[in-house]
Amino acid sequence: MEYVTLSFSSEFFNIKDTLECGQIFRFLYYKKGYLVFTEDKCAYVYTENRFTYLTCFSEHKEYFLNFFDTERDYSLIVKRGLTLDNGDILKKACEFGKGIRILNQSSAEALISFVISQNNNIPRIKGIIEKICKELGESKRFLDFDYHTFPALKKIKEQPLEFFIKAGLGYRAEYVKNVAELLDSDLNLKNASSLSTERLKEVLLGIKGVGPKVCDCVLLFGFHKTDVFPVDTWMEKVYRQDFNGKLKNRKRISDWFVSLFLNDAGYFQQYMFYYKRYLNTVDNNDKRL
DNA sequence: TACCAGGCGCGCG
DNA sequence: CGCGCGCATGGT
Repeated sequence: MEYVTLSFSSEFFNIKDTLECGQIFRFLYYKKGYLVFTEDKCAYVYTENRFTYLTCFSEHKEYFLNFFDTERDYSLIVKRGLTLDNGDILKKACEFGKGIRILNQSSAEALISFVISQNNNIPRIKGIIEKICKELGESKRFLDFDYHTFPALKKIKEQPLEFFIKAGLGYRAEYVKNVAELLDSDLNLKNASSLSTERLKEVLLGIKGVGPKVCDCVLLFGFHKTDVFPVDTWMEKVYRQDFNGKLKNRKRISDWFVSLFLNDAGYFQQYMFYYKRYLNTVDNNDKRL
């Protein structure tokens, strides 16, 4: 198979920002940048000297052009964030995270990944997903690297509950098994992207293990619905500390942000989530000095 | 040891 | 409807 390498301006496509902002769990450092895994595919991406370079199998070129949302003009989104008058944090977050692109991930993979993410931390989420891929996925080679694909839904759903427990899923084990069963039967999400945000919400919230936050993440990362605003513990901090908010209920906090940012809500949420966590790691490093 | 992590289901009022 | 609680697991 042949490889192709594409290049983009890195101003609004920085691979570190795009991968480490929390929207995807399957990637690792490799040489000058990262290997990115999605479904059964892989790409090598690095950012250097104002450009981002993307290498993939030539037959996957269109797939990754869409995956990295390359056709969208992110300068307009960032500009809107910079001109909105909502205090400091949004502007700083836009400036800090303007290299982020919201990926067009597989909705099934996003759903399973974010069910795993609930009440969990990112390094552990990555570890669990990696383990599931290693044990159930197909072994493939990309450049000089051997990796495992995201498993077929059929393969996931036929595992006994014990498998998911051993993977470290704890009480989420039955949720994941149930979701795989749903996805591989009546609930076909592949033809669901045409549905409205509202309609998709009803479908997703009907699944056991999917609440408002997981639902919003799947809508944003798996369906590119941007009129949503996932609120987790970090965004709750942003709401209280940076917007001086008084609401307690996360669903209402989310609604409040959506009514404020409308169709940019999803993008701005990612910018602020990434920025807030960055500030936190800086603080923790200071404490250790 | 208690608390936290990209929360959610359930039972109660 | 809203609220409080328990929940598996591993790291600080």
